[in-house]
Amino acid sequence: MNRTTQKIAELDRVIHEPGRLMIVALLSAVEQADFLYLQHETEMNKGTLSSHLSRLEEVGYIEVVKTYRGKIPQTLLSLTAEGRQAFQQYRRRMKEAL
Amino acid sequence: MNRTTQKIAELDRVIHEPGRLMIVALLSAVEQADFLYLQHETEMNKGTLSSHLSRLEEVGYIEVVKTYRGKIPQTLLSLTAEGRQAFQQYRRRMKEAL
DNA sequence: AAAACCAGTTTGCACTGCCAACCTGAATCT
DNA sequence: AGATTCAGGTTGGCAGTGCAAACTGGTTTT
Repeated sequence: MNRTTQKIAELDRVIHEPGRLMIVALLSAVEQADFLYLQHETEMNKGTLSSHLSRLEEVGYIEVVKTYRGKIPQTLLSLTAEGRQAFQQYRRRMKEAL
Repeated sequence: MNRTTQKIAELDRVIHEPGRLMIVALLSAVEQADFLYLQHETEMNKGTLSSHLSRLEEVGYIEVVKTYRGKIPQTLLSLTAEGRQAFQQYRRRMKEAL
């Protein structure tokens, strides 16, 4: 297994998935974002977005805070330190591979 | 949808799949390779490798030639012009996205 | 008060990927 | 001749993803 192949094999599959890669890339740039903003930016439907967010939370890459903007519910998402680190490692490996 | 997100959404899913990304990256560097070489380099099992190769052939990204090395069968794989172009586009987009 | 609305979640279904096991066709070993 | 080996393909079971539709809990509209 050569260097490139090795790097590809080591890519974090949770982040590699395009839907989640978009989410993580967006969150890496903004400190915090809400569900609707992510939905608008990624153009994913609610269901798909919701399940990707659950997965990212499950592995500890994002923090999910359910709150209210006035009286309507708002879900705030942010990368955890672990998520930020995982994304940076992903970027590094992918760049090295390509 | 911002630039990064847009680029990620446009990534070619056939190539994005890590197993196939390894195959395409390997083939992009060697003109031609055989099945066993790819299996050794990628550490995939025969079944998985075989099905990824079928998929790549199906979309026209690789050419598959079944021949013989002495008396034992040998399957030779090579990127088509289209496959090479698709890989370059994939690399470009991924680099721009990250 | 009933109907429509909004933010999200859950569910059901189709499709894809992964792995192990089995299958094929030809060669080699005993 | 029968059993083993080898290259590679096919199959079956299981997990992950995408989408649409139904659902939940609360709010606004009529």
